[in-house]
Amino acid sequence: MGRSPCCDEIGLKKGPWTPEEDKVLVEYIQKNGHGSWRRLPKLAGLNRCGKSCRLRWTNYLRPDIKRGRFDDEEERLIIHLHSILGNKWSAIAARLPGRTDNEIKNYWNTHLRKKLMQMGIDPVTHQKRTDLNFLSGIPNIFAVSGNLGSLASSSDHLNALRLQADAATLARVQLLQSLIQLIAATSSSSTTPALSLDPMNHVFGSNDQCLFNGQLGVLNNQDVANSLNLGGDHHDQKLINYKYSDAIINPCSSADHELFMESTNNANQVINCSYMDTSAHSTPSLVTTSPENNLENTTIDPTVQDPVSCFVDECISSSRNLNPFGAWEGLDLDNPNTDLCWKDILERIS
DNA sequence: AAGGGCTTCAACCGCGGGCAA
DNA sequence: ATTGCCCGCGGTTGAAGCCCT
Repeated sequence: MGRSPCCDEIGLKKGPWTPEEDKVLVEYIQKNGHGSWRRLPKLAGLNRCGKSCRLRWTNYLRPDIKRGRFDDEEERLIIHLHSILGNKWSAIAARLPGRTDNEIKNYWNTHLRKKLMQMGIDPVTHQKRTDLNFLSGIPNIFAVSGNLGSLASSSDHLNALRLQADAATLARVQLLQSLIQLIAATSSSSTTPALSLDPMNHVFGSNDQCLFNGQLGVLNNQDVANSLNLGGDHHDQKLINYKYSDAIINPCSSADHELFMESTNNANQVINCSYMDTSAHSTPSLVTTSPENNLENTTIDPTVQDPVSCFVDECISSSRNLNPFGAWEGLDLDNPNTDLCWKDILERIS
């Protein structure tokens, strides 16, 4: 339906607020409350429209507003929430005490969006960028991770180190995901389910992975986190609750299906789920030694599983329980003398 | 020092939902 | 069912400050 703008009255002031105007507005609201915003300017003696007053109050003058730079935890929370809620700035702001939607929106557009893009993550989908330029961008990702420390002031040193570690981990996860996708594309049958390692959630929370490997019959919206045996700390639990509280989750009722939460549909606040028929895939795998699979176009020997393939297999099977990165444990990819190292993975990808 | 480009963020704009008459 | 008012939201703008050459 809409309506004509409230600010179309001739003579009303626009633009930046003066300290005097701020004082008048604050004193009036503290004394009387804001009541009807439309009537407030006249009652308070301000030559502004009600909308301008409301905006000034909610975004700047409100006493509970937390000013100053976003800390590391707030930053990660915003990214998490944005991955679920999309550009629902008010919903995101509701979960960050003292922060306004406007402030979060600005911070997203000026800082976080760029940061994610630098890390090779699409800020809209929160997925790894899937264009073919990704592989050529890997050196940049490592460069970003290496430069973060030098950008930080001494007081930010710990945060910088953490970010640096996060970025390095992200680069590794992305590298591995590329490998899995490559192998899946060349060796899997059309019925093989897709798998998302979701690098964002690996980076930004130690126990968040379980979100993407949800269990059967526990998808009761906000109770889902309590229903899963997460074993996470309070912070992670909180994030998980955030993650589900505004999402509509399609229930999965069949005991023969296992749920993989792959991504979010930000526009509709619906978490997209894919279901794998576990009754038909008791030991599902993207890489298989089964002779009927078409491996002709790959360099993989169909009769022997090399370390890379074994590792991918292990990743996939462990990703289906509550420790999706279990395959990483005990792995020393940086050591060229081990069965499997980064060199092997890079060679496979190239 | 100057000025052009870039970044930041407060403020504005217009739309749509909720609600009452 | 329709209309109009109010509010809140998300997208956009533009002034101010910063940075680089």
